[in-house]
Amino acid sequence: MENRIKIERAILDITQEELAQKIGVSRQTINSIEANRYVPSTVLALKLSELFNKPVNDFFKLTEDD
Amino acid sequence: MENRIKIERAILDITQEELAQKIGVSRQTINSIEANRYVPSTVLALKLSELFNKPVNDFFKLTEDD
DNA sequence: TAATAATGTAAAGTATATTTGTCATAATAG
DNA sequence: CTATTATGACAAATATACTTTACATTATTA
Repeated sequence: MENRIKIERAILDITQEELAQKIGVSRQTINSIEANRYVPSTVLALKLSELFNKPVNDFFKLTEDD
Repeated sequence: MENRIKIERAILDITQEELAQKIGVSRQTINSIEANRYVPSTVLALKLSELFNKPVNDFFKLTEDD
């Protein structure tokens, strides 16, 4: 799975730390997701959706290996 | 988080077992998600999105407790 | 340049998703 | 009614998300 969180975060112009606080996770969680080290839960995806004001499918996409 | 998987599955007219096979998880996983026993991963949500031909936000919604 | 903020990452621990196996019950078909 | 299929649910084992702590590196700013 690939994601555009880094880009969406740049649009909001906030740090990983700030994004983490807004959705209630640790900074490392955001960092790890941006680095594709693991796949987030759907609750986390929906919270990002609210914050970014965009549907989940806009910033999370399946890849070959999924 | 609440979901409408049972309804989407009814629209496709397939069993939990069939849905599970189509997206590559066990039947118990589908059953547990429909029963809100746990929250699926975003990869699973995206696979359902493909199958249902609808955005994730259409069948997964945040609730108070999220 | 020096100080500070932001990011990348790793390890250890906890929480939770998912699998496999199993059983009970409800619904459906013969 | 009987056999079969579909669903609900639980327990144990495994995989993985997420937290906390910690440290190194890369910007950024004074």
